Amino acid sequence: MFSKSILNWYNENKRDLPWRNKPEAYFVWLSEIMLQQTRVAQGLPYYLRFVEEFPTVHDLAEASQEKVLKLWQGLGYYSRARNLHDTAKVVSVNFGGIFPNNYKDLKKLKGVGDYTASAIASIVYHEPVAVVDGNVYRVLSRFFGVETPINSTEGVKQFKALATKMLAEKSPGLYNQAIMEFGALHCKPKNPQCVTCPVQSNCIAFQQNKAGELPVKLKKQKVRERFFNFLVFQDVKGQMLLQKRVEKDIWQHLYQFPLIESKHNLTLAEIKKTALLDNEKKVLQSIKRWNENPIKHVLSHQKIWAIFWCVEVKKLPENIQNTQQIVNKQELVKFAVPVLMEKFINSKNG
DNA sequence: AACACGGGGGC
DNA sequence: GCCCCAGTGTT
Repeated sequence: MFSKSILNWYNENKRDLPWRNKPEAYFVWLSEIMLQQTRVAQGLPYYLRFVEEFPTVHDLAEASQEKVLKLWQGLGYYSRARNLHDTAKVVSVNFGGIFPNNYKDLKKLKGVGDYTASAIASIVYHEPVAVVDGNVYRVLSRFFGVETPINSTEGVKQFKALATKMLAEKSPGLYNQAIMEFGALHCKPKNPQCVTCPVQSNCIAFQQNKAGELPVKLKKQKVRERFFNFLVFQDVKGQMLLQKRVEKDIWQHLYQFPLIESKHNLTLAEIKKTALLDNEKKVLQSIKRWNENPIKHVLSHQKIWAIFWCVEVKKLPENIQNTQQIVNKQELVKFAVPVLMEKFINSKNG
């Protein structure tokens, strides 16, 4: 039978991961949030740093948002970090540090959707609820030869029902982890290991040699192109201007150098004409384009072309906006910045 | 129902 | 260059 085979496979092949040792709600929750749309290999070092820094949900709740975002820097999908922090405060203050102990109440937490609520409820509290993540979609669509697109409304319903039917009710937490681990390590998107598969004899995709065509997924979204011109101000004392991204957009609440977004990347003449204020022109010493060709930075829905302009001035403006800060060059590392910015900063220092 | 939201890695 | 990753929230 399927569930039993998957559980046996898991026993022999599972990775040794820190949150699996002794399932506790705080650690399982933390790991599940971090692993949303994120590979274990990428999330693991972040998990270890968070646990080290915030051993309990109270420690996380009491930290500043700045610190949480700084530790999250580079992991992407930053709303996860903000929701994580909000939820930590709710659990710490309103619930006395105790997480809800069932699917229905877990799902009410910010950043906890169907998948994460199912994962915590089953792994920590042994509630028989099935997880459906990218791995489960792949394993089940292949095993049963289901061609319904996994990102259609019908597909979401169908696969949740199928996953629920296959759930090993006596050990839902172990089974959920087992089918995900099996999908991640064995029934992989590319080059699945069908030859050594424990359930190959009942797998439709294997029988019909179509594992490569499953799961079916609806189209791909279009990517928007954007053109960023960063102004890297620096005065004679090595002080720089930094501003927080507050608008509802990518990288919300992260820091950046003052940015001019335009329909195309600006030329030096255009920068001088439109980007610099009169009082900035008066104290301007030099302005140099740092990268000859725009840097391409690709996000899931956007392609960004970035140019960094190094602007040396005698002094920084004194009346700055409340989203801006004047910082020393050495202090830059304290701020959470997009990876695009981090790469620029590192190359300047190294 | 469709879209926005990051960054890294495999092939 | 394209696809995928222990998905969620908003419109």
